[in-house]
Amino acid sequence: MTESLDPERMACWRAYIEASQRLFTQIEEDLRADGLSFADYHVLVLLSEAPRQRLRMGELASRLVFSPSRLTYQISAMQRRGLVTRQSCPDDRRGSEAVLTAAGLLALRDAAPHHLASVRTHLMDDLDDAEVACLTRVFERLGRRLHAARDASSTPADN
Amino acid sequence: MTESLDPERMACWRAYIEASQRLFTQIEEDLRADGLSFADYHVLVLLSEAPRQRLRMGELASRLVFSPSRLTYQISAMQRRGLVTRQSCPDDRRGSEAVLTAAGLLALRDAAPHHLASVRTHLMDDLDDAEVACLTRVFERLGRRLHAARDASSTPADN
DNA sequence: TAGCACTACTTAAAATTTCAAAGAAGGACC
DNA sequence: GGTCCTTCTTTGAAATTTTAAGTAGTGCTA
Repeated sequence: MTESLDPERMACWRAYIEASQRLFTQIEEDLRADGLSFADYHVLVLLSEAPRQRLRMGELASRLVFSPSRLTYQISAMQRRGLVTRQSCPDDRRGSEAVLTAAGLLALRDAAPHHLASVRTHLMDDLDDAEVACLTRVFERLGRRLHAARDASSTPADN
Repeated sequence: MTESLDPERMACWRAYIEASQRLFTQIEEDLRADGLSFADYHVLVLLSEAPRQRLRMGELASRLVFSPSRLTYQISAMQRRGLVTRQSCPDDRRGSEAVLTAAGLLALRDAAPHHLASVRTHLMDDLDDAEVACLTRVFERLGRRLHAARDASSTPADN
């Protein structure tokens, strides 16, 4: 396999993939104790922070990095459990918005301390400030770039 | 939401989650051009590096961070496509091993350059050496710790 | 060497995710 | 106002993943 990645970067990539996989698995498992998946939790957080505690489906999908149909399913499931409600959008009748319910907010408030503790113990407590700064810089830059690239590719052409 | 995570670490966590999600999505999408999922590719890599190009199901599952039944499905699917073969283990008849086929090796050789280029362009080309070193250190440590924690929790008790 | 607890893996059914079409509005143009 | 193209979201079927049992085989203990 001709190495198109130098050994340092290859090791970096592998460590990142494996550790991230383990971390996500662990965080999900901890969250399950509060009856939520990570996706559930993430939806609740985003809605709780949004003005009027509601977001358009498209906006939510984009922030969660979910496909539209995955989000439809996700929100339907949360709706069945009473965590969110769906309302059709007043100004654009094609659209609909997910709205946080009181029960949803409650569920978030219940789970948040455990979840944040889980993030601390599994990841953050082991990082010093310099490492936190490095990760933040790297991943914010990466996220911005990938987000921009996706927008560009959905736009007609750049010839 | 009482912040059990200071703002810097919260921002770090969010950036990490979102960028990682976008990155995995992108890498998967690129790999699909060669007819492989990331899981397929990862299996092929691990088998190609193993002695006699074969690994026990359990070992493979542990390295991929897959549940046993997910791996059973994954290997069955790859077997249907001729990328791997399954052989029952000579020394422990409960076990079976996944074995790389010639076609599997070919598929890996075909896909590898594209995949590695994809990792470079989406991630590595944007990182300087210090950042690579930092990520490697952080994620190797994290991976080791989470792996050890999992082993410990599957072991009876520690009283 | 029978009994029992445990390990490795598979299977079956349910839940989730993807993929490929829808449907239902908006908006531009004539 | 009637086409045509695009966007926002949902649907339905297929593929994948999880969850809960099941099947064998191992190996300790008595």
